[in-house]
Amino acid sequence: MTSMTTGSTSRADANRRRILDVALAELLRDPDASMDQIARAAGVVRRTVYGHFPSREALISTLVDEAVQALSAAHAAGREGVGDPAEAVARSVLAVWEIADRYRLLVALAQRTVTMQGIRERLTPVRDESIGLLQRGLDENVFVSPLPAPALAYVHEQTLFAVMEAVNDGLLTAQEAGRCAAVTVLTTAGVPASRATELVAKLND
Amino acid sequence: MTSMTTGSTSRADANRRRILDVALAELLRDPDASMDQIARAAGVVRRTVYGHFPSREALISTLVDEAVQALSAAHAAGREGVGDPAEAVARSVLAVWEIADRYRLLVALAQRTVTMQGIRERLTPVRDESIGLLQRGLDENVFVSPLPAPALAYVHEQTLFAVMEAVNDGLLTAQEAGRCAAVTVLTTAGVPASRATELVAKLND
DNA sequence: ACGCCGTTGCACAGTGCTGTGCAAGTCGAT
DNA sequence: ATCGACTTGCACAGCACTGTGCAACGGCGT
Repeated sequence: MTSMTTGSTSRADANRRRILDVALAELLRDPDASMDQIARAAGVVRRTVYGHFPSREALISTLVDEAVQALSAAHAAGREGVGDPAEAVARSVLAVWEIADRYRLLVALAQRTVTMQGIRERLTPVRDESIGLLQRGLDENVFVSPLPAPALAYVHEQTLFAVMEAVNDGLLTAQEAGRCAAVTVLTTAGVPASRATELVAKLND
Repeated sequence: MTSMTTGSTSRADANRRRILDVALAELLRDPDASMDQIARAAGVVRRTVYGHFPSREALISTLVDEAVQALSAAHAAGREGVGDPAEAVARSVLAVWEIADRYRLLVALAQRTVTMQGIRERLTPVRDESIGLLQRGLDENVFVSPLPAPALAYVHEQTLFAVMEAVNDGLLTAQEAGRCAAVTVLTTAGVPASRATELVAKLND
């Protein structure tokens, strides 16, 4: 019975976990990373990875599932019972920022391989909620933009990606990046810069 | 002597041109497109492509050179002798929009393969001018952003990409897309939505 | 000490791509 | 009609990667 508690999981199961973590980092660097690259990065032989995941696609699929779930949770947590669309957007951005790497993986993988476009499908629920939020803001004139809500969602998505890249290049510290991203997203949606700054500052104390 | 005028060029040289054009479109769809895919799309056998370009990398390099040159020209043409940073940015965006496909190829290729990161180097001159322009706008308080100028440049870049995607998905007509992109970029830089709309409308009559 | 389970190392078939060589074809120009 | 160039079709070697099979090895619990 002891075999099922800590013993059996610590040896192999933790190994599986590490493979997943390393695979995330490696695929982030190069979405076409081979199984061998991933295995070596995890301090393991290629054959071992196939011991945990039947195929490359299965590994990635597991990773995608985890990422979608995390993103969905973060995105939803941001806007629970919040009336003001601007505040809801700001909260969502700050929440999503916490799991930036997972989010980034999805973006990196989704804009590739035709087989992997199932990612877009799995993301549509959360994307739809995002669009709805933006639409509400546009209707209430809290947001102003020549773009329709779905297009504005694309811009927001890419904006986050751009700010992440800026952090990567040392133009920004990870600390301030979240706030900056939130302010920039709001500004892009037509919220006056002063009000955006003020709102985000209030949320982040 | 007639052999050097229209005769010799029209047969093979125009073929080379077509290969380049098709390769642009094909690599846009899939940055990892094989030589065979490109060749077939150009109505030609793979071997023929190797008759014009010694290697895959040489083909892409040629394509990148053309794209960089076109982008650089468009970007420079936008802001010749313009004092107001906002107007200069608006003009640049509208100008770059005309060669959106080439620009897009660069972005698609640059965020891949380590070998191809030479693209970023080749783009630094134009990027630097862009950053300088944004910096000037921030200094004169025409632009407002929590982001430093280089990071803001990233956001602008990605914003264009997002709007292109929106056009791709039929959310926007190609007609209005240029104006929308310009307005959105200005808005992201902290220019009030009303002023941005007005300014772009003035430029686009 | 024994057995189990995960791990390792190796070997293998299959696939898809690159780059090259060569013989035969095609089309325009002279 | 013939020359020259571009093109085609095919064949080939090389490489990198995916999955799979199998024998041997390792530790950890019993």
